[in-house]
Amino acid sequence: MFSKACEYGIKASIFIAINSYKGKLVSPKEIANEIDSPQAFTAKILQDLVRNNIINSVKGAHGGFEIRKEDLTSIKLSHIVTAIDGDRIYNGCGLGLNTCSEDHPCPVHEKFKSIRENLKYMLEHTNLEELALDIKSGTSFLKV
Amino acid sequence: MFSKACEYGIKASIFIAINSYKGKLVSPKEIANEIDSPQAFTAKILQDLVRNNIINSVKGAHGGFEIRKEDLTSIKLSHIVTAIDGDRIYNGCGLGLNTCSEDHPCPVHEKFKSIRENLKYMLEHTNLEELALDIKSGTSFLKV
DNA sequence: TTTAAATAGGATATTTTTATCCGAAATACT
DNA sequence: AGTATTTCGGATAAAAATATCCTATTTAAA
Repeated sequence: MFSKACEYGIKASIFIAINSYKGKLVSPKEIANEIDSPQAFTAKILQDLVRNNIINSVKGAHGGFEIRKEDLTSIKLSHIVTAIDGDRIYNGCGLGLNTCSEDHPCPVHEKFKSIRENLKYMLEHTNLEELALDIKSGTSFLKV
Repeated sequence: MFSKACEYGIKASIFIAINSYKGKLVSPKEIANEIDSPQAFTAKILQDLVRNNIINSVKGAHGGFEIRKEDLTSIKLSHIVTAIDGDRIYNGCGLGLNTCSEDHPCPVHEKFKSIRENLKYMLEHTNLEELALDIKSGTSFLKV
């Protein structure tokens, strides 16, 4: 569904979100530890998220990553996914046709329609805050 | 969503299905041509499908691939997908956790639940015959 | 029985994705 | 100013997925 990079990006964002509540900056090392991902690779993905204005980086000593508190509810999963994986999850054809549309559908185009719409709706309506709260309350988990 | 191999497998199966109506065997070459895929790679995938008893191969001169007519409605997309991609689409965690379940869910486990169920239902209830008929009638397309 | 045509399958190559490494730039603190 | 710490970013490596190549085996037909 998502690339590894995207999975790491989502989990990292959630962990950063949790810490940003407390105004705490976190490092790639802490993040990788907490989400069980390769550190250097995770750092690359964080840079992507910074470039896409999803997370904020503070450079230099005592620096780290954070998310502005006021952004926690406006950042949706869809932002993270499109930042890292592009729009293939929305616009990519289920069978890999370059041209797949209502006019020229692949064999599963109609079958996938509602599934894709549900997925899209979910990604566009799930925000970082709710995901972070579930982790904080122990309702869901970032690793193991 | 699916691997390239799986996409080719699905499209190949549909093309074979169409020809099996007429009792015609088809070669990897014809298939690759019709579904716009690399021939040798497609041949490998056909072997996979044969080993999984989804399609039938006739070896030797004048051989080729076919699907038993009586199987056309009982072969579901899910059979092809699990034969090639395994069960990751069903059981794989959306965020790549090794252990992701009701008891120990990843942050998006609940969010994905209905989507995954819809996908599963669709894959298990879509048969080769209906997909083949749509191609025959020009309702859907295997390439371009 | 030989030949041609076709699938089977191992070995190898290429491409993409994932992951690592290292030096440069930025910044707080002494 | 100097130093330690941290993100940034380019280069490289490793692994996985995709793709190709070549030979063996099978089989229908001459």
